[in-house]
Amino acid sequence: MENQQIKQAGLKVTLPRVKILNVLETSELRHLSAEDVYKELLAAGEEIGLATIYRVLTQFEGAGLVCRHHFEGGQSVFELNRGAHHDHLVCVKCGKVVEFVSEIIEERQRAIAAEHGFEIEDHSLIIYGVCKQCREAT
Amino acid sequence: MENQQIKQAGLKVTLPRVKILNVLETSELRHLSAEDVYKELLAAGEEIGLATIYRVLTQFEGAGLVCRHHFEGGQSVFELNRGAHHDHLVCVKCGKVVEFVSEIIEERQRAIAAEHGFEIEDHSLIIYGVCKQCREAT
DNA sequence: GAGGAGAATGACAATCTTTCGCATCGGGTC
DNA sequence: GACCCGATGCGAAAGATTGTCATTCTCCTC
Repeated sequence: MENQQIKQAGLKVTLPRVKILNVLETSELRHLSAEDVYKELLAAGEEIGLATIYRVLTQFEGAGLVCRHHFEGGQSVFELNRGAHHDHLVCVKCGKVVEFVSEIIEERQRAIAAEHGFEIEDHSLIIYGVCKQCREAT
Repeated sequence: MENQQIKQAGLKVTLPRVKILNVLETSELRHLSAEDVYKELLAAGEEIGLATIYRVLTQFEGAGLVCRHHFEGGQSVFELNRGAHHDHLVCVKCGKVVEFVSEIIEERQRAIAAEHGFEIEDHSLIIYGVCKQCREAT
């Protein structure tokens, strides 16, 4: 139930928050921009303001419910935080996103940060390329 | 000489292009936003339009003279392409940027892309953290 | 279950970054 | 030195995001 997650995150349970979390949980796309969430809700006949989406997503991010990524293209995209950190492969033709994890890379990152005296807060690894389908479609 | 580089990149040698390239080469910061370049030129008493900076930087990027990065904070930053690819460590407190290269990570990325059928076009690895000075300043 | 304090929302305006349109200007060529 | 076409500068425009503020909703209290 969405209500529990929102409450546990220390946020008041309100209708917009529940709706937004619901979209994130049920949408086919795992990576949605604020605009995407807005459109899905409008399409579902819900009344909501775009500003609210931005505010709620930012709160969700602060509460650790979602992760924000800066893919190319100017918009931020949000994804439900399912616990497991991962990085992204993005197809520059069709926008498809593939998630992956590499413990080797994670480990090297920690070592590099340590070498330079940094305490890691976060990191972002995005590989841009062309997926198989798009290459074959040429 | 800047003129040579611009010419070799297949671009007409114009005053604004030379000035912008000069800023990129001589600024203490290696990573500048369009706005940063604009301010440096204004401070130097040069007349230039912000739109031109954006246009020229985009052309430079296309010509391979500069690289564009999307650090957090909404703005793109540009850096002179000195030939060697590298990734970035960014301090979230003071904005300091450290460059690094890890052949192990590069190799893993290629392997991961191949596993998923992607042909890499580009990639972006940014580690956000707090640098030593900022931690000690607390 | 009703009432009330304070936070959350929605509509709209404002901001910020980046791009566009168009008249003018400049660079390279003859 | 004149000419052509691309390059520039300006202001306006676009797109994403945030701020303002009156109204509405949640949750707590009784």
